[in-house]
Amino acid sequence: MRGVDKRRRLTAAAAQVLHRQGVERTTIADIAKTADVPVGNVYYYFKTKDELVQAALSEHEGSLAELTAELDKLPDPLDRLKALVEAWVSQRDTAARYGCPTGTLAAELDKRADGTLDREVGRVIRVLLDWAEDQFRALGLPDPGDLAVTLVAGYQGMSLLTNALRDPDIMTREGDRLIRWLDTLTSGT
Amino acid sequence: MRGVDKRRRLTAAAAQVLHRQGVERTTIADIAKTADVPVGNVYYYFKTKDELVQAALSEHEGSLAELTAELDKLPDPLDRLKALVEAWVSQRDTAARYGCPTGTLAAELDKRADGTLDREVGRVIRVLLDWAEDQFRALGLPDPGDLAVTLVAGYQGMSLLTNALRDPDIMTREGDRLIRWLDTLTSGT
DNA sequence: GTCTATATTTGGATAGAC
DNA sequence: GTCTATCCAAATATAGAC
Repeated sequence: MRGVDKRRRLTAAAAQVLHRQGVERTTIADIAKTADVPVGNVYYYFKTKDELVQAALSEHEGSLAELTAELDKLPDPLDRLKALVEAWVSQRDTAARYGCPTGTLAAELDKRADGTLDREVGRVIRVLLDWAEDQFRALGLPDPGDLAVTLVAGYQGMSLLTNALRDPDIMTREGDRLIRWLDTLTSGT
Repeated sequence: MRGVDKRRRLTAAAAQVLHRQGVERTTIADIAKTADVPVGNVYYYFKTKDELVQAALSEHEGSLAELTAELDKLPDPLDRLKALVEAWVSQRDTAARYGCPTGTLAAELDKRADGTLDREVGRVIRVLLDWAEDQFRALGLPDPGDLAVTLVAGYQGMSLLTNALRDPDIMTREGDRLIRWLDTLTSGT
């Protein structure tokens, strides 16, 4: 089953290279080279470039599922949310260089006239929003959906500024602010 | 002076089309067509595509300068900041379709290995941050720089989610939240 | 399943007539 | 200053040998 192995390598390479270079500036050859697969052979596994983008998106969705599964082991929903923020902040150097993998992909795909892939990326973002909403609801807070949007928007905003200004410290400071915000929400005053 | 006119039309067209389609998916022909200028003639005014991107960026910077100049007419810095948020929210339909002009441009340009244009876009974002910082400082608040980052990150975050989910209502709700946040900052408790 | 060679298209950029 | 025709490079995708 060497084929399965190559498919996985191509998927992993696509996720990494597309994040770093963006969709439009990445060539099939770039991905093939990173995966150490000859260019022509790529088409045996993925018929078009868009299928590689789709595979990369699924890879990011998988990482997100892994992360939330890990967080779900924590008993307290508030701790889960705080740990999520900490996980984001721990990625600050990558964010400073390349931004949030899903966020930058969404921004790029949303520019397309063809609305197939950008509906997909919207769905992945919704998975994160839904998970966060569940935590806020478990805490008994009002408007858990709005709170989830505020949290994720906070993350996307700090990622973009961190990236645009190439300054990981923004991520640290804004992460601290989000943690404090989560505390005030639940301090019941 | 027909030349000046064409240059301006090309600049305006570049700003609009690059915002809608993104840099990489926009061809010189797209911009030329929108500006109603023959393709070959474009190169008389702009030697490369990157010069057109630079021109579009300057156009956005000009719009920002116009907006802040207008806001500066308001006597109270808090009113200025609130009016800024309201100006953002009023653009919610455009944001839902194409995102924030400067933010999406920054995300795209930051993917480049060549760091010329992405330093430029960072500078434009800094202009906005500096203006906001001035307002927070005028209000006598501590850490005005951090507050400016939080405000602009809030804008970029809500723009990205609004765009990715194609939902202008997110912009309305998050805008309201930013206004309430500005109020709590200054309510002096 | 793998890989090389190549067909095809697109788009940035230029030459040169007017 | 204006515009057409075209060059050329890059990149997606395919053909077909192994």
